[in-house]
Amino acid sequence: MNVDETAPQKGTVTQRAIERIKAMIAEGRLEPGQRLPTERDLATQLGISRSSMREAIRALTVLGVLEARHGSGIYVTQLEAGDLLETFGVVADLSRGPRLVELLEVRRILESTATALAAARITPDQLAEVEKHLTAMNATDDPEEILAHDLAFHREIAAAAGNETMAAILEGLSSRTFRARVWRGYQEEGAFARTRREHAAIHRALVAHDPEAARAAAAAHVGEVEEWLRAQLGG
Amino acid sequence: MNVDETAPQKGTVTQRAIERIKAMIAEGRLEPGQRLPTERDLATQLGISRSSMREAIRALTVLGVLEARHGSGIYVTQLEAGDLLETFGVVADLSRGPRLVELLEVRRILESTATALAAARITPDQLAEVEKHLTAMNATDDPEEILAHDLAFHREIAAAAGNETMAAILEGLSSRTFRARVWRGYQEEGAFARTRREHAAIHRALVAHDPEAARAAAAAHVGEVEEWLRAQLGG
DNA sequence: CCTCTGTATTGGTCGGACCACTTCGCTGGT
DNA sequence: ACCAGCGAAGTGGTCCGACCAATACAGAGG
Repeated sequence: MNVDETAPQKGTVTQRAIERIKAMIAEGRLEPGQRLPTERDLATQLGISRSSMREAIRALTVLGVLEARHGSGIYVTQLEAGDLLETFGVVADLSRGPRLVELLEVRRILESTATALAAARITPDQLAEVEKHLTAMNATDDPEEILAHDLAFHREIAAAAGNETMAAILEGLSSRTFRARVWRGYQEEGAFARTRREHAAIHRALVAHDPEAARAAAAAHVGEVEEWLRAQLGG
Repeated sequence: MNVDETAPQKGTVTQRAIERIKAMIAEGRLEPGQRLPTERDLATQLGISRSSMREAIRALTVLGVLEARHGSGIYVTQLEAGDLLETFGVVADLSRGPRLVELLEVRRILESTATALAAARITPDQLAEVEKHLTAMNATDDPEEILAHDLAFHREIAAAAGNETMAAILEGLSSRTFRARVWRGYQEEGAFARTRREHAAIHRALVAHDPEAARAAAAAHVGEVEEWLRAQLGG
């Protein structure tokens, strides 16, 4: 009748180990920043081999839950938004076709709201930082540099919105390779001027602390790219 | 001088293997659904041990990029929104305190937009499905069953919005354990009646195909929980 | 008290062995 | 000719043991 009490036997042992560790963290038995036992000890505790335990640790590492330091030990991350949402970039990097449009639609929704929130909450210091990237972006012709400042421009705004989780998601949706893939074609059509105009409009709304104007400007900004990409796929 | 041409030597070999495979997919050299070489062959090709290759594969498996079938082989997933965003549930499950409020804020933004889109696009069949879960939810007192139908209610609406990516994100933000943790306390205060009223309002807006009413109803619905949770943490 | 050093600890990598499951061709009967 | 059943080959899953590489820490030396 298999009254085996210690082995639920569902899935692979590695998968079970992953769940066990996740559960330990969820239940608070492992605090953020805390150090775990050694791989060898953990393997013994869960009754599995070190190889399997290593796979489980590696999995939780890429998910941003654990962090392995060579020679030191394994630690629980701070479990902050940035740690856990880093994997969001993978989604953006591996999505293609219609999925890209959907991602831009999500970004438009979140970015417009974040920009609206930023308009209401942004501090002079943060605003100065935004302006720094805005002027730097308009002062060069190097596409690489423009892209970098463009990213920073929106990142500062997202940070000013005061929701780290939203900022982390937007960061993932704007990951380097994702933007590079879409931006490349978009900017080749001489969209630089339009982009500058839209960025200026967003900036004006931030200065005026006008949330609705900021929301509209940000939505239009992302929407432009969205429509362009939609047309690319349609034709 | 280390003019080693074949070894960039950045990070662990496993991490490099992960990037290599991700790149192969991003470049289109590996199509969705396609089968990869065996673990042993892949390890040989990349010049690493099978152990390290297995860790890389395991990592990409938990990210929803690859799928390993015992005895058959390793395959690239369809790379659809659901596959890649499954890990989003982990974020919801491991977040606590202020992070939970932020997650609910993101959900409020996306859910309200998704509900508005659904109001404009929902088909009679989809509407019938939504109503099925609405009535079933009101016909029982079992918290578990209510939660299940509640989840399905919102899932159907998200699906009707026509953006799979958004639906997948919302699915993660409503993962079983996440809802269970928050709902438990919320419903204990006799919020059932209020929840039913809010669900009814959302349903009315869908029937009327009124996007703005739907947006408002959904935002209020999530906002109620959000405010309650905010108060819980504040006190 | 500080610095250097060597040793123990710990994660990273490797190779091989065996197990569990799937697949598919072969066998044998109908 | 067809098909059910069997068995070998292939493949992922698990385990073991060894060694490498980076870190941490205690003790020696200044």
